Amino acid sequence: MIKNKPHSVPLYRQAAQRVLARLQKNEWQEGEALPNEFELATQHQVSQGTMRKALDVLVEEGLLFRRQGAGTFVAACLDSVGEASAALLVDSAVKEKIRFEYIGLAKVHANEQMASELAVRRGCPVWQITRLLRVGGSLFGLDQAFLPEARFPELSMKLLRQDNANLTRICRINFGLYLTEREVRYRAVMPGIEEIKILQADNGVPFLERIRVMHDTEGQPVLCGITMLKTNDFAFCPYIRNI
Amino acid sequence: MIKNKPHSVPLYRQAAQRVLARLQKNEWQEGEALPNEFELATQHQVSQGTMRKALDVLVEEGLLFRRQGAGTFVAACLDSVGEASAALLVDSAVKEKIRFEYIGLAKVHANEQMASELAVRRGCPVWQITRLLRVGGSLFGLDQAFLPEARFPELSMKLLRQDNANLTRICRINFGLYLTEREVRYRAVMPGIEEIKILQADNGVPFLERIRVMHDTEGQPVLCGITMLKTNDFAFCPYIRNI
DNA sequence: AAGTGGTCTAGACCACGGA
DNA sequence: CCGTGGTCTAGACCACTTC
Repeated sequence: MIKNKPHSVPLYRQAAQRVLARLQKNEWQEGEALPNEFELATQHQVSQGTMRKALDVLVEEGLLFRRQGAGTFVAACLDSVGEASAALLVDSAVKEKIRFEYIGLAKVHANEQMASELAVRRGCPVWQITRLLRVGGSLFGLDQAFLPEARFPELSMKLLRQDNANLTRICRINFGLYLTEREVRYRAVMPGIEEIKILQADNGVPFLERIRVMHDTEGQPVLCGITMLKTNDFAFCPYIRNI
Repeated sequence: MIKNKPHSVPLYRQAAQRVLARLQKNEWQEGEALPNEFELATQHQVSQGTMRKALDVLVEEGLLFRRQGAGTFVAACLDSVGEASAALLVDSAVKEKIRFEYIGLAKVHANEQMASELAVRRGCPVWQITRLLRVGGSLFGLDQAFLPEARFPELSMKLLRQDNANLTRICRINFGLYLTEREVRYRAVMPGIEEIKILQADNGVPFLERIRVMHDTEGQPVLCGITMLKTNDFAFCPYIRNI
């Protein structure tokens, strides 16, 4: 492409933005292949190398994945809770995926903390989505996600029940939002009476609290999740880095 | 470079390996600039683009950093504990770096867990390095790192006292080892009597336990750290992703 | 065999940092 | 101003997947 504008934003980032825009319009479904690199390059008037670098950005962000010789595909949406795994403590080698189960939706008012996390005013309406976490067959924790109601006016129990409230997918498919994790915080806390009851915990057993904040591609906070985990039998493994 | 070998390993990875070898020989000091990309490319008989990709790998691993217009530099060694920050709970925006203070070295025998984490036999001699963690002025936690004695025969209190036991730096400078974090696990636990005493904790207050395993560039486990954190006033933030 | 991602080159130009 | 990293191109070839 012949340059005709000041390169304040590199071409490959502009190209990445344009491909992202097409993704947000659901031009391709989950798992579907994009046009090949040369085709995309031609469509967006850049060289293959530049388009490749643009796709690198989207692959890095987890939106796309590649298979050599086969193509570039739209990645499946993993719910941020579901990406992690749990390790049985008796033998650290045994890892299991964490699964979740949608159990409730409520409209509440933002308390001080949520107002600060989500950059809204205190008292603003926010959705509160409650899910149970399981590992193997046993109850592992409780996750509560908060989203500003203003950005998700059409959220409903029906929408959440489809796909078992995979929030990442719902944000992508229904609202054109691609979420990335910006910050995580961990604490050890003693559970409240409510949590003890829901999670069938013994008295005096501490819980792992995990707070995560997710942003959209513009850097605006969109989701804040508070997860309470019963780490008697399993530890929480946010990632395992392969060699 | 004219190709003359089967490309089982891409050229840019070969180049990265060779630059890594030079780093391991301490050819350049921490903070020092490497030769520029063209110079390095010439030295290793590849094009600038390929050398750039090789350096990308090392930058990605945190071994090097770049400053546009200035050069490519050897990164400072951050101890894996020190990389994280802590957030004051009253206002999640306030972040502070965690600092550590070396307090002890002992030679112990690997228990079942350490044997499994470090891939050594049970009872093998391992170093146990103890450090206190502080945030602001207050005591925040206790870190115990375990390393197989066989790989670090010359470890000594004197060595650890220099540089306040920055294990990443010691491994790099004194043993030519570049460590990367492979796995992390979190749990909430009640502290033992020892830990309560050392960390001046109140009774009945839970602790955040963080276990990390570090590998060398060959993928062998080298270090296992167990960190106990008092998360009454501060939460533990492993990272904050910038936009 | 055809089509895809993955690597590599040589050469060009841009944007930033420091003297 | 020069030297550095950062971007971009056009064209080539390799390695893998799919048919």
